Amino acid sequence: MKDIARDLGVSVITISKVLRNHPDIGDETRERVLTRVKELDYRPNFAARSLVTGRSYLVGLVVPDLLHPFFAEVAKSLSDVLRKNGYYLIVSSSEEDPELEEQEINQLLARRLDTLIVASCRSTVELFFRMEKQEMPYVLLDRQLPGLSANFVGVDDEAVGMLATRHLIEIGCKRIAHIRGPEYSPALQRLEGYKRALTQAGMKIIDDYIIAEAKVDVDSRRHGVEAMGQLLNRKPRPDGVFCLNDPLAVGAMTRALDEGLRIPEDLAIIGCGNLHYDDALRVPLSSVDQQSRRIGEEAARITLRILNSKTTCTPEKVLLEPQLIVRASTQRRAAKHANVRRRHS
Amino acid sequence: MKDIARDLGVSVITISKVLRNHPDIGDETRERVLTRVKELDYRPNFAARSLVTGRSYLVGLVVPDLLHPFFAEVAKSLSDVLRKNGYYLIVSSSEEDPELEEQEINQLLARRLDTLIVASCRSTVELFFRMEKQEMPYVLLDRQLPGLSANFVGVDDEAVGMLATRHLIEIGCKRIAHIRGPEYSPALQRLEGYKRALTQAGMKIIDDYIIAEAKVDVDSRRHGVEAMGQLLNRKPRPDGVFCLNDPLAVGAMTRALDEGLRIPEDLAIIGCGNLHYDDALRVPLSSVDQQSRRIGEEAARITLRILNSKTTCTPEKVLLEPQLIVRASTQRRAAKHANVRRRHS
DNA sequence: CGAGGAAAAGTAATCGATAAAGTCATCGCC
DNA sequence: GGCGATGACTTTATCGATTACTTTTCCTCG
Repeated sequence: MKDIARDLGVSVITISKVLRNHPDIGDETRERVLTRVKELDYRPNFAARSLVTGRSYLVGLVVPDLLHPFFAEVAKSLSDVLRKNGYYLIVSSSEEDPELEEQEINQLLARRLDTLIVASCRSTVELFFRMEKQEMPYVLLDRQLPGLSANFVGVDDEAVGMLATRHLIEIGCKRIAHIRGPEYSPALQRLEGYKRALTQAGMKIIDDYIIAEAKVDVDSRRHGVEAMGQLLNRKPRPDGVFCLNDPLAVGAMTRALDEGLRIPEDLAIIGCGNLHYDDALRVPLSSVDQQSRRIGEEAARITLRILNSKTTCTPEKVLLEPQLIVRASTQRRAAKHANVRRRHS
Repeated sequence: MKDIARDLGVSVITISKVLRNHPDIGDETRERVLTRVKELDYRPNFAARSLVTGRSYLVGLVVPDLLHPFFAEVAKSLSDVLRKNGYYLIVSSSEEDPELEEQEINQLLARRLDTLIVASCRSTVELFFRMEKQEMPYVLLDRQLPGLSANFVGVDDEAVGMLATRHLIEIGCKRIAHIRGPEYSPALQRLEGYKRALTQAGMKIIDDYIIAEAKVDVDSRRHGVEAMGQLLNRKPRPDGVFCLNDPLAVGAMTRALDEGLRIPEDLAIIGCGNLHYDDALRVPLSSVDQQSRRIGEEAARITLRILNSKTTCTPEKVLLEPQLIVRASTQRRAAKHANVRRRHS
């Protein structure tokens, strides 16, 4: 920058202004500067700029597992939108381990990112209070935390549970099981939806039909296999299963098929996530779509809103509507529910 | 930092030294500093540090598509290793568009990343020459560029082609087709391997059986469907297909099944990538494993080597050995080839 | 007893930009 | 013709650390 200034006989600040499109500069000078910048293939130093402006143009993303298609999809749409606005994404996975998640967040905080976007697997809010004290803006993804009024983007999880369970009821399932996850909001609310749908239909909630898995985002297929193993021992055997997410459902399906059951005739299975390979599976998997892409886009929108407003804005909660996607794994007879759609992913 | 120094009656430089474990500082002072740092939950400003040291502790990753399980897996293992060494990953996807890729790389260059890791979809080397001129170290992933002696990590693609094609020959296929990709190294070399295997077995190479797809990493399933559509019109119809990658293979499989063909009886299909869902598909998919995780790990290793050595090091090329994974989509009779393994992903 | 040397802390300069305020023409307008 | 407004740049100070030297202290040893 100094060099350019010297070459052109102007001050560095002039260059700086040209590069930031500051109106102060005359057209002729501007041209000359830009030409020289091109010639030298010069780019301003972000670290220096960041030091003085206090902004890094970096957004952090912490998710349990980048390999999980749901998070990969969120990451992708998030990154697309942010990039168009000059922001980049730093990613980090917590492996669904609260300890590791805390470490990662601490590391990222040290880098003075402009915002942090987190799909947290923690159940305590202490960490987030600290972030608020530091005035580090953040957005929660997919999982809410009790007692925290923060920015949040996710799907209406109770509706997910209801949609899936009602669908199973409508196709004639009498003994509906649920493979649930740990103590975080999506798992709890989907469970709630499951129970509510059963109750509304006048069916009993049977604890034996609810299997809890501790980890559902890493190694999910294996957990699904395991959970289904337990369900198959129940007497009488369930004839429909709503799984917290699709990878679990895939595992469950594998196990059931291996045991010689027919899907959906003997056992209907539905998951959640509507992953891109759902329709290419051994039995194409019915699922509740949770709008992964929209989640990423909305999170990006909120992030940009925060970053563009000078003042701290009031937290925003975005709840997206889930959508039932029926495929072979629950196709016993025509489903009657209104909110149904077929889809090739 | 100033505050801490004032509070403790020492100079800022002392604090700085403590935080970097400089040996200059006495134990007692060190303790006092560390205590105060904990109390205030203080973290040094990366931008400032980066400005003076010239290092950002950031590594850039540019891939065609984060949603593609191969790249997601590479990104994950890469990020895991780097993170343990204090580096973070900035990700960006090029959508398999050379223009966009160039823009992205330019953006990332401006940020003075410590290294750039690129799975390039470009066919020209000009961009990389520029990077060399700027002394920006970089590592190529998966795709090599002609005339560029750069760091590279990938699988032996000719071996991939040979392995897959030989396998099809061994299970008795007589008319073996190939769905190939655009003009970049993995596609070309796999094609080469395919041809070589055919020739070695005394079989003719039939151009009609080679279908080229322009894009193979975004929207691959759709392209697979399309390509298989063309193959099914060939007379006589092929009885075995080697697809450049697994998503293409999934698309191809879908199309073939939709046309009422039996897999593998009427048509055997093999892909490449050994994606995590391969064994849960309508017909579990045979594939050539390209060691995604190892690719990420090796790339990370090279990156760290570059970053830890003061001098510029000589470029390193890592070629990993592919491995044949046989599943139902090619299971006509026992395969006889040595390098075979069954695997649950 | 004083030179020499290690240990512990401090000084000054610098990294590459930006923000805010200051300078100096030029110009229009009553 | 003088005054304020506007346009086009420049000056000065600062962001928060680090590096390369100094300085001070104190201890050892010939």
